[in-house]
Amino acid sequence: MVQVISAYEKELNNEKIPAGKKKVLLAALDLFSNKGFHATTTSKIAKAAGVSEATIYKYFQSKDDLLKKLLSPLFIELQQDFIGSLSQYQTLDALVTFIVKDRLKFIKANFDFIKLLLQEILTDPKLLQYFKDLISKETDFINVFKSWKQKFSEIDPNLTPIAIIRAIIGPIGAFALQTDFFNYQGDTTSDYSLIKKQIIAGLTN
Amino acid sequence: MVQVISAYEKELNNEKIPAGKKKVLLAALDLFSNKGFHATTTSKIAKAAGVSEATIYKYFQSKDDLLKKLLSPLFIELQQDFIGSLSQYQTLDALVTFIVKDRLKFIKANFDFIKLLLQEILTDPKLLQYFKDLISKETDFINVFKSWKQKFSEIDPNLTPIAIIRAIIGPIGAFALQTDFFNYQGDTTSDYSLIKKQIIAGLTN
DNA sequence: GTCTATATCACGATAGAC
DNA sequence: GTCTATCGTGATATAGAC
Repeated sequence: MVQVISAYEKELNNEKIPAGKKKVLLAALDLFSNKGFHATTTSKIAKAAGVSEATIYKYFQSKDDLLKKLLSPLFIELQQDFIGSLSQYQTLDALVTFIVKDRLKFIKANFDFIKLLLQEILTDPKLLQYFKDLISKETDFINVFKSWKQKFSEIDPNLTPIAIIRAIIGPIGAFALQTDFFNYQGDTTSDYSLIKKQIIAGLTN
Repeated sequence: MVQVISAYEKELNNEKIPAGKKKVLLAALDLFSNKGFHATTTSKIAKAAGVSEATIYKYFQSKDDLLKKLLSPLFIELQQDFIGSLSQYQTLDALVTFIVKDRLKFIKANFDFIKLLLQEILTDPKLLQYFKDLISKETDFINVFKSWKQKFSEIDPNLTPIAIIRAIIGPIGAFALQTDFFNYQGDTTSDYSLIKKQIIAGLTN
């Protein structure tokens, strides 16, 4: 089954878009993310979607265009909600608890998108650059980190934004890899507290 | 430039293998890892290697065979040396210091191979299974972790092998991603001590 | 809004000369 | 040990009917 919990809900629930277009988007996401973009032929997409190849080209200018249209909602999703919701937490422990839970949920919900994005970013310099800009030019991040340092005295004031991002992404990413990709089923409670502990160790002095 | 520091030294320095075969292996590694396996045509490999397509098929049964022959040394390399060398460290700090330095060096030296492996593992269930077996059935790991728990009283005896691997891979992987993929140039000394601190926090009670 | 039928071309792979 | 020349297939993409 394809995961489309967050990044496509609105578009796919919009009744105005044709049934064929929806089916193509879902089939393409499944095949691109699990078999790879270049390994997936338009013929396979058509079969999986139960439509003809002509239908694909009715709604998408090319196979590349279909890929772009699939990825764009994820980029929007990556920025939204998350950063804004960080300001409400008054202790470092509560903040980290939220981040771990929220980002693991996000990764699980969008796992097919993330696999696809990962594959493409590894081989497409343009997409890599776009992604870099999204992270580094995003002054929101810098400001959020500054506010953290003021709010939570435990945080090492010498940490760079890069180091902060790394301290958070490392433990979360490794756990997500084990659970979502290698199908590891662990004891959520103790695993989460280990992840939290590791993140806080990377942030504090 | 292609990275071939460890995983291919012996084979490529062997003077008995034909010049054309060497050139094909190097060109294929570069193109497969940076453009993707399916996006790379045999024609492009031939051009990059400065040989004809027939030369490729003289030495490799198929394009898939070429990929397999490229990846196999990495699997051997992944197992060798590393585990055995872990027993000589008498403090947890010294052990973790070695692991961080050694694995980051390994990743940097084999980065093209790792990018290629990553792409293929994301889309090839057989390769994923092979990789899983390499890790889980590898009883060496379990034994090494057991010996750690006996040797270093700081280590949480309740940690599962999965949690131990995660505690180590997370911080190292995130740093490797930032440096080798996003070209981040940091202060090695303070970065390394942060990584170490985070790993030890994930291992100790 | 979706289909059948088809154009075009590049891909992986091979035969056989040198 | 390497090349030129070529084959068959299946890929993306389109025209036009319903």
